[in-house]
Amino acid sequence: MDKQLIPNVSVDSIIFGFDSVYLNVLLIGRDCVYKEIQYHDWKLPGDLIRWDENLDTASKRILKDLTGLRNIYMKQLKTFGALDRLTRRPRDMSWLIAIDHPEERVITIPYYSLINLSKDTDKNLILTSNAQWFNVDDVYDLPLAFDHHEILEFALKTLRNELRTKPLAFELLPIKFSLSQLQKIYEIIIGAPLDRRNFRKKIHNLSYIVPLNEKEVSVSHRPAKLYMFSRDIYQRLKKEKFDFTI
Amino acid sequence: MDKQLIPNVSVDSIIFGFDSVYLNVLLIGRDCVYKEIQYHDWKLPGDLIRWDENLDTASKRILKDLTGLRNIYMKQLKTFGALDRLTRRPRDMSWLIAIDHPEERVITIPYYSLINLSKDTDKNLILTSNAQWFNVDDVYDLPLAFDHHEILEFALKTLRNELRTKPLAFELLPIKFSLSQLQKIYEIIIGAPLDRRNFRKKIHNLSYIVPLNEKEVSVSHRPAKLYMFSRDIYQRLKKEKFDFTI
DNA sequence: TCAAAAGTGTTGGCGCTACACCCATGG
DNA sequence: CCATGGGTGTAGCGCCAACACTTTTGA
Repeated sequence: MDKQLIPNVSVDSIIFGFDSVYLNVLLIGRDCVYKEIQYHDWKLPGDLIRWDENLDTASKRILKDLTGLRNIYMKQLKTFGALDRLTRRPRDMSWLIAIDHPEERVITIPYYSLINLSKDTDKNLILTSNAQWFNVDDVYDLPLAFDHHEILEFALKTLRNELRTKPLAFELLPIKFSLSQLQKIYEIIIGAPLDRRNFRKKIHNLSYIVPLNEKEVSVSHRPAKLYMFSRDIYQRLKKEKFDFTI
Repeated sequence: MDKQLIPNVSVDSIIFGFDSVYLNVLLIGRDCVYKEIQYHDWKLPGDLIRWDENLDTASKRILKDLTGLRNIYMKQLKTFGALDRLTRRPRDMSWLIAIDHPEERVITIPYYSLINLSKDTDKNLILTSNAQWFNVDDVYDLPLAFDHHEILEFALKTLRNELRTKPLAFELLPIKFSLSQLQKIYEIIIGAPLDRRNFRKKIHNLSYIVPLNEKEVSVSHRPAKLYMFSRDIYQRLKKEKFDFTI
């Protein structure tokens, strides 16, 4: 095993990708053999961390190695360290031996990140050959390694929660966007339809979503007005609220 | 160093104690010497975890060793693993050497817990000699080891947040309590006064805070009606809401 | 009878929900 | 001129904040 790695601490990445229609998650295909039977299953991308890197640096490294992306929103989740998390399933254990992973206990710190699969800037997204996107609703039926179902479920719950309370949606939008695009993100991630008029009313009351003097072009219907998210205004407002609220 | 401990993973405990007037936190006194100067400072209680214990088991072990208490509300916070968290301050480093701690990198998983210092059942609380309670507002002025100020601040923020959204307050109350007692907890932890009439109205609308046919006795003012928290009703309601809300 | 805390209702504003029709554009 | 999505307003309800006086007890 690589001596530069801390043998007991890993980072796992839950990389959510939004493709304008579905919410997806990136998984790594894995072949393993146990008692002479061959299995194919999936795991979250992850790695042991190095002695000389921070936790979030490790998480960014994994994301970059896997997708070529940098500067992506990323958030630490709770740490998973159950005693038997690597050994519950015998084939996981034999896989670890096969890849020369130390057979010691490993606790893992998951991070989730959020990327837009249809943004122009992400068209040059490069995936390693064994990586694949899955609609999050389909993952329940897949065999996943270790406690990765549990981790993924926690990540999804957290993502849905944070979407309601933090300006996460804008991570998934181009700089200029229409209110319909914004609404669609909320509907897909939360998983429920929203009333258009009420949604727009609410948005219009938010000073940090600023209307532009621009419209969509060459769409075969009435072109939508474009908006942008002002992180400055948002931060200022948040600070004021935080200071003045009980 | 004890071979039963994982050298790179520790648990720290933020133990909040409520004494009916203040919110306090338990810290451990520490003597260290650096360049022949002697320092006294404070740290959060914590320890490396053992190979054969879960993270939350470790956290419970620390709490029990320190206070004799079990079955206390406890919640995992985010993991702190900055590269230089042990070495920022030279005297921390020399202290580690002095206590024969491995000088390797350690990431720590903090847990906070919440106990009531005036409950009868906790009167037999036993503290180790170097442990001491501090009003949380006073800790800013204390010298703390490592990144413990940062961890404590994060814990406090989380506690205040969770108090608003989870039935945490009841961890601090006897089974039967008055609405004034309940209100006081909110006021002290959140750190702001609340309107009595509005507070009571809100509580009366919560079906899981059930009025009893009992009053306070031998108080030299009008005795208050007593209430209890029904965790059953709360859980049922929470499940329904979660299922039915968008 | 006093001190100390318990207990109690109303009003105005604000935000949420539900709901249906016209508008601008490209093909 | 048609198909497609963009854009708009109102009414009812519930929640929240602000606010002051009476009641019950022990000393």
